[in-house]
Amino acid sequence: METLELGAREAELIAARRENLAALRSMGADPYAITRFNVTAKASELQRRFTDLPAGEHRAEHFAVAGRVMLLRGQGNIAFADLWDESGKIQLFLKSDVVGKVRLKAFQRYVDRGDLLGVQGRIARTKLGELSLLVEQYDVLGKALAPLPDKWHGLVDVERRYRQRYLDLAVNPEVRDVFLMRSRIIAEMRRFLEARNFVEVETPVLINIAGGATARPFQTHHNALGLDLNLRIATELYLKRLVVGGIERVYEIGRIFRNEGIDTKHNPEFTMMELYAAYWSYEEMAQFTEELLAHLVAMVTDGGNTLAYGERTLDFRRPFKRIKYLDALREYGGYARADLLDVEPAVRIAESLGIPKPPSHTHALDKIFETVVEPHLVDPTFVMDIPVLLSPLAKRRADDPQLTERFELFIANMEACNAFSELNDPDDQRGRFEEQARDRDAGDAEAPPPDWDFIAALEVGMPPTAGIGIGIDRLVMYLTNQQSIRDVILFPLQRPITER
RNA sequence: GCGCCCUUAGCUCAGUCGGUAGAGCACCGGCCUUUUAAGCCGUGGGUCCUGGGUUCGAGUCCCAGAGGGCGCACCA
Repeated sequence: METLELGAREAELIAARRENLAALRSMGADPYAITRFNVTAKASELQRRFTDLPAGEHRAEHFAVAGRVMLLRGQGNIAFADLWDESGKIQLFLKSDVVGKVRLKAFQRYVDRGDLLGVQGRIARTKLGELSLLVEQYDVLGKALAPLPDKWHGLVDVERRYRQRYLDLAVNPEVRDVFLMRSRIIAEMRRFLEARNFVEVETPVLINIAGGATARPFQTHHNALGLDLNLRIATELYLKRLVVGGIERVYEIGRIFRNEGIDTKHNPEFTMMELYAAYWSYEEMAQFTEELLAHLVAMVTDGGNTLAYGERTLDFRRPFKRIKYLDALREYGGYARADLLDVEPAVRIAESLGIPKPPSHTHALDKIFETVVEPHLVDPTFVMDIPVLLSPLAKRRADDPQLTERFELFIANMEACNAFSELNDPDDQRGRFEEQARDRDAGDAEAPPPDWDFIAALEVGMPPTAGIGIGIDRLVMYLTNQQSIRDVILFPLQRPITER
């Protein structure tokens, strides 16, 4: 990208900081020459450890803390600064009789807001009660040449927050907290699965046939092989191949890509956890899902079982609510089974709901459900026994072959999980692939082409298996109370800035 | 892809009916020995997103474009 031209004011702000950098260098304190700093304490650790230190007193112990200078004040013969590290904030207290007159002056003249600082000193509490590091020695460990956003408002401009996430993270601690929590959630999920003997694997991202879901793939090309490839839209078909191979409990937390629109609930690349357990049915999977989610809710709420999400409170007490797919449509829409499972009446209902000419029975039924039922599903709710025509990879119910052993878990009107007893009958699977191939030929760009090798795998024999997909980004949205998926993805897709 | 809204100083934002571009913070200079966004005084700082148009005159009105937000469509 071309360097954007700077306004006169901005150039002046940067020049002032460059002068301070030059001054530090001439003092033999080149910030960029330093390669290490021995940190002995984190800010929050000190805050915790010295809660009882009375105002006006100090302790003999020395600590070394490093972080970014976020506020500077009291520019007399005394100086205060707020130093933020990853854990939190500690005030720096510089007095000329402790740090030295020359060093204090240099601090006041050459240290700018935003600089990275390593400090050493004793711990003290000021007269006004603020825990502080009484600085004896400081080093500028990295110079901030660019001026930081407003100290009070922080960085507000949404576009810049996403494009320059480093700034967002540096000045908005609550944003950093969300992403640190995202990391903890995923780590905890891995521990939870590890404890239950699940094996984590990685399957291909670049694939020939993008199956396992209905979505448009991103297309790419391998030069050496002269091969057109797609980015995966799901991990499902590869993970089930592994179950065939004898990995009985397997999962992948991976990025998947769907070439669709962008809004507060969708990003073109997102993270999905898909998991398969041999010898489980969707019943065991539903129970497992409750345990996992309740566990994560307890983690983020210190043992609680509800989540504040926007204006609402979500109840994660087990067992979660359950409703059968067809019962939900009858309850909320008054529709009978035959109205939904036959094409013509389903299309008529869809049209009566204002859905513009549904291209297929599948689409019509999906839209009816979305319009009629989804708005009611606030607390975590399992929607059970979804029709086979919406479920090309799920096993039919033995007592009702038009339905499958499949559930979707809805939370706050969003689909959070999709799970089923996996279809392991190769002949039935072949038939459904052929059905999708007909849809594809009829112009449905989202219907995947058949993956014949997957059929070959099923012919080797797959045990009865249950699988689930959980959208990690949405899960993190609930657990961190974020209303936009972009606020749980570090670098959400943005258009590039063209030359101005 | 469609509709509505937004884009003004480094940051956060005002800008009336079309009449010479504003504030707070930051920066810079000076003074100050306990600050918490936050002592006091002073100086400087603008591609009003871009390009056209209307007008004696456009930040303001019109057209086109760029980027963003929200909603719809698609999807999870």
